[in-house]
Parts: sequence; C-alpha cells; structure tokens
Amino acid sequence: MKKKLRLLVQQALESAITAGHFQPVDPLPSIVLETPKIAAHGDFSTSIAMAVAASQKRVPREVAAIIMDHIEDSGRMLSKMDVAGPGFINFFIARDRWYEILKTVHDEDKAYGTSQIGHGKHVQIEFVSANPTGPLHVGHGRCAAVGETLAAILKSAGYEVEKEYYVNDSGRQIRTLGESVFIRYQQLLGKNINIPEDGYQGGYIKDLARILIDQEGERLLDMSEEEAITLCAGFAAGKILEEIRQDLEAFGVSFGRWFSEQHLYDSGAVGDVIQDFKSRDIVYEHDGALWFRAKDFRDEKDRVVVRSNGLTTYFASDIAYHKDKLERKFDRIIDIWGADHHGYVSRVSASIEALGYSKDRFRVLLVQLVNLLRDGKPVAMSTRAGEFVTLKEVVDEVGLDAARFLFLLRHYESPLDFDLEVAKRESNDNPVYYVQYVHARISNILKKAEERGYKDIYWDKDFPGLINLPEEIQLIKLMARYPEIVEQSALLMEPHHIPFYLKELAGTFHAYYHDRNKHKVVSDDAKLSAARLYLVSAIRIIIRNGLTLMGVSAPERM
RNA sequence: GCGCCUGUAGCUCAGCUGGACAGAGCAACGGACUUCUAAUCCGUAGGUCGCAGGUUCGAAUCCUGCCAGGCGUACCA
Repeated sequence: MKKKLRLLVQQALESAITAGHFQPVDPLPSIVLETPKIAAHGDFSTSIAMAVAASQKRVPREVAAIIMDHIEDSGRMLSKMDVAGPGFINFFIARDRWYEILKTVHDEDKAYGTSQIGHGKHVQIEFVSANPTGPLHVGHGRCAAVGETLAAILKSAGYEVEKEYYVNDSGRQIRTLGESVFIRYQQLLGKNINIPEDGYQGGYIKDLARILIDQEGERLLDMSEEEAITLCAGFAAGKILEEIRQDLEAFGVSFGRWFSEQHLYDSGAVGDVIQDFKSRDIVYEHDGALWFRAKDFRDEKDRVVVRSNGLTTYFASDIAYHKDKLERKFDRIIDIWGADHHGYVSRVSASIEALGYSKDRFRVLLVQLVNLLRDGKPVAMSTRAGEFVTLKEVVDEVGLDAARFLFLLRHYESPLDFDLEVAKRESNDNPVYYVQYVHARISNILKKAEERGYKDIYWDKDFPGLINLPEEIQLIKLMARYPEIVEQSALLMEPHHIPFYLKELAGTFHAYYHDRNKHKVVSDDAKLSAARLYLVSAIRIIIRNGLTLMGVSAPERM
C-alpha cells in the first residue's frame, strides 16, 4: 500500500518536472511517507514539497499543490488528498482498499511480513562467543536473544544468514582454567594447596574436578604438572562448552558453526597473518614485542600482537578470525559483543582495513549490560568470586518466553533492568503475557466458532460491508504496517521494534475484544460472524509471526 | 585526561534515520466480569525532552560546549 503510494508520488514529481512546472532536481529526493499520529492528517503524509521548495525558490504549499495535481491515481487508491500545515500532503486511502490487506495476511499466512529487501545478500552474525571458562550469565542471554532474533529478522527480510559462535579455546584463560581445576582436583584428593587469586573460584570448578576424579582417578597426580594442567584444561573447556551449548539450545538459540580459536593456530592462520603484516610493514618491533600499526588505520594507538615473551595476544587470533570470515565471501559480517568490549571495536576495524577489506562490511553491535533485579533491588553478583546468576537459572525461574521477550523489548544500546519478579508476574506490566494472551484469546474464539458450526475461515465479497466499524478499520491499518516494521528492524538491525509493535497490536485488539456487546465475533448472524472470524484470525497470524521471529511461543490457551 | 553508550511523565522505556499540538506500560486516583478467557478494558492526572548555544521553513532527533551516570582506555581475555 505504502509502496504503491510512494510510486505515485514519485511519478507525480517526475511528470511535474517534465511538464515544466519545476526546475529539474538532481538527484531526485527520496519520497518519505509517514503514518501521521493524528487521524485528521490522513493515512500517509509526505513532506516532499518542503524538501523540494527550497531548490525551486517556491512556497512549499504551492509546490505541494502542483505535485498533487500530477498524481494519477488510476487504481483509485485514494479517497482524498490535502495540503496541510506548512506544506504536508496528506493522503487518505479509500476504505475499500484496506480489505486487500486482510486478504494478503491470510494468503501469505506464515510469509506475511517477509520481504526481499536483502536481495539474498550473505550476512554472517557472530554472537555470544563466551569463553568456555564458566557458565553463561544473563548478559550473554541478552546477546543470545538479540543475535538469534536479528538473524531471524534478516532472514525473513530476504538475507542469507549464517550464525556462528567463536570459541576461545586457546590461550592463557584456558590454561588458568586448567590450573584452577587441577588445584581443586588435588585439594579433593587431600593436598593442601590454595587456589590463586586470579584463578577461577566458582563452585562449578570443584564439580568439574569431582567428575575428573570419577573418570580418571588419581592418575593425574603422577603426571608432570604441565601435562596434568593441559589435560584438565581440555577436559574442563570441553565440558563447559557442552553446557553452554545445552543452555543456549534450551533458550532456543542455535548456531550453524562453532569456530575454534585453536584451529586458527593449528592451521597456521595466525602465523600467516603475522607474516603477511610483517612483509607489508604493517607491524613493527618495539620493546621486544610486535606491534600492529593500528594508528595508521584510525585506531587511537598501536596494538600488540606478539608479546615480548613470544606469546600471541587474543587480538592476533582475532585478526586471523576476521580474515577467515571475510574470505568466506560474506557481504557483511556482524559481531555482537557485550558493551564492555567496546574498546576493541576500533582495533578490529583497523585490522580489517589493514587486511585490505572495506570496514563497511564489518559491523559491531554493542549490547549494553543487564542489571538483574529482584523486586526492584539489585541482585549481588561478582564474577571474580564466581557468584553470579546464570542464564539457565533465570530461564528456569521466569521461563523462556518471558526472558526472550524482555531481553528484546529494549533497544540493545540501552542498559536493561531485568526484574525477576516482574518477569514472572502475570499481569499488564509483563508484556509477554499481554501479547500471548491475544493469541490465546483468538484461538479460543476460533474454537468456540467451530463448536457452533463456523468451521472454515474464508473471504467473501460482502465482508467489506460487515467489517466497517472504525475500530475494525483501525485494526486493519495496524496490520498493514507489520511488514514495514520487520523491514525497518532488518535495515536498522534493531529487533526491539517487533515487540513494541506487537504490544500495540495486542492493545488495540484487547480494546476491540472487550467491547463484546458491540462486536462479539461469534454470534447468530452467520455472515457477520464469518467476517469477524476472518478479521481476528488475521490478527492471530501476525501475532504468531511476530512472536516466532522473537523465539517466543504463541500459546493456544493460557 | 581521552573514547563509546545513555540522559524524554514519579518508575521502566518508545519516538518511524529532521516534521504538524511529545507517546506507551507501570505506579496514583475513579470505574467495568450472568457474555468468545478480567493474564483484560474504560476514564482522570502527570513532561522547561539533562543545561546552553547553533544549523533551517521546522530540532527530543543534526552540530558545538558544558553537566550527570555507566562502560572502556594492558605486552588480560
């Protein structure tokens, strides 16, 4: 609807220029159509006249009038056009045309809301990528929800999407993990040693040590310390990664590929990148370390890739990793990181440019932190001491649907207060149920209808005369906007528009539903009932589609 | 010090990439269940959009400078 109108306006502008009413405008400004907040301003409006007026040295209202005169509404889409305010053109869509939306929703069903704006471009999203040194916490949960949903949104907008988890299974932290487990292992076998301050303190370390004793007995005590630690590290990382995988799966999050950092070392990829940089003088030696000339690529300072002790930094393998991703011919790679990693963005961008790729192909979304609350009071957490609430615990307590919905409700760039008690509440301040309830209610109506003999949902040419209450038209207009919302979410890479839209649609439906004396869906009037069933089942389709994008269930009853 | 993010109603947040009088939920107050589910609805009240300039027909939105909060700023990951 909107697209058709945009085309009309564009053609009007062009023909006004050809007719000599306007000086040629180059380039032709893009036509922006808005949905005004006030009904009196029409269904759509454009400020194009104001944008054009300046270059024409004409009054905006006059420009608007000329454009309006050149609109050829051969399909009779419009019932009225206005010039209003400083020069807006307001468009009123003919009422009959809205019913097409209803049919479209039913015809497209699960595909309603999908589009091809992605043109099949390949996008890769890497998210969560938590180190396998401990369980996932709520912050990872938010990243997981954002990543998974963004992937779904992009996919439905016509992109080819691949999801990936980068496993940091190499380096010092893994060694520290091995050390911590080995110490617990020795303690459990009666040795009197303490865990160092920089070791991992969490209770899960002890659990791992216990399992290790069950599996391996005391034989690690006979090994060299180096051997034992390596064994502990490999064992623990593998075990933890498996739990991470399970927790994510339980949260409805999956990955097409789990990419091992260690693999980059084993294959020589890290060494190759360093060699390449050396030969191109993109790195230099200083104080015994090897520095990447990040400053030459707009980072604020140069960065170390090989330390003076000969060990590579995390950054070194990160360069190799991003090189690998870019070589896989993705049109765009998206990294979703916790906001505490933002210091890293400019150096990774710098390395991408140094590799000879445009940094436009690379985008980082920084997801702000989650403050976990219970009844408005912060839940004390300390990662150091290993006291934190895990994602699994939160999902177990509040449920997958509530957690997913609340993680997605906020723009990812703003910090999120996640209140466990609110998440569990079954009332209006918990929007999950508010939206799901619509689906359950409509499902129930359909069930009731079936019991009373209204078996099929179908379209009839008489329906327009039957579905014509202002609140019904309003519902249809809202339904018409859904595809736009999904497209916009895809273009801006902002999932939160989906839940906001669903809340609005849900609210409008609840109000409609509630006035059941005025418009009961299932009544003795067979034709009217059929018409309204067609209407409400369309709403149900959209609610279900939106919730599905978010990874939230659409229950038949509640 | 520098960098990134945030600052909108008492609270939690939207605000369509510059538009027409600033929106929603919660909390507060007052109402609505013999009906297809009250996990709902209706109404009232509530804002110098952090502050000060600037850009223009027009700014919560863009620019500059302040103020406040969070995070970052390692030869850590």
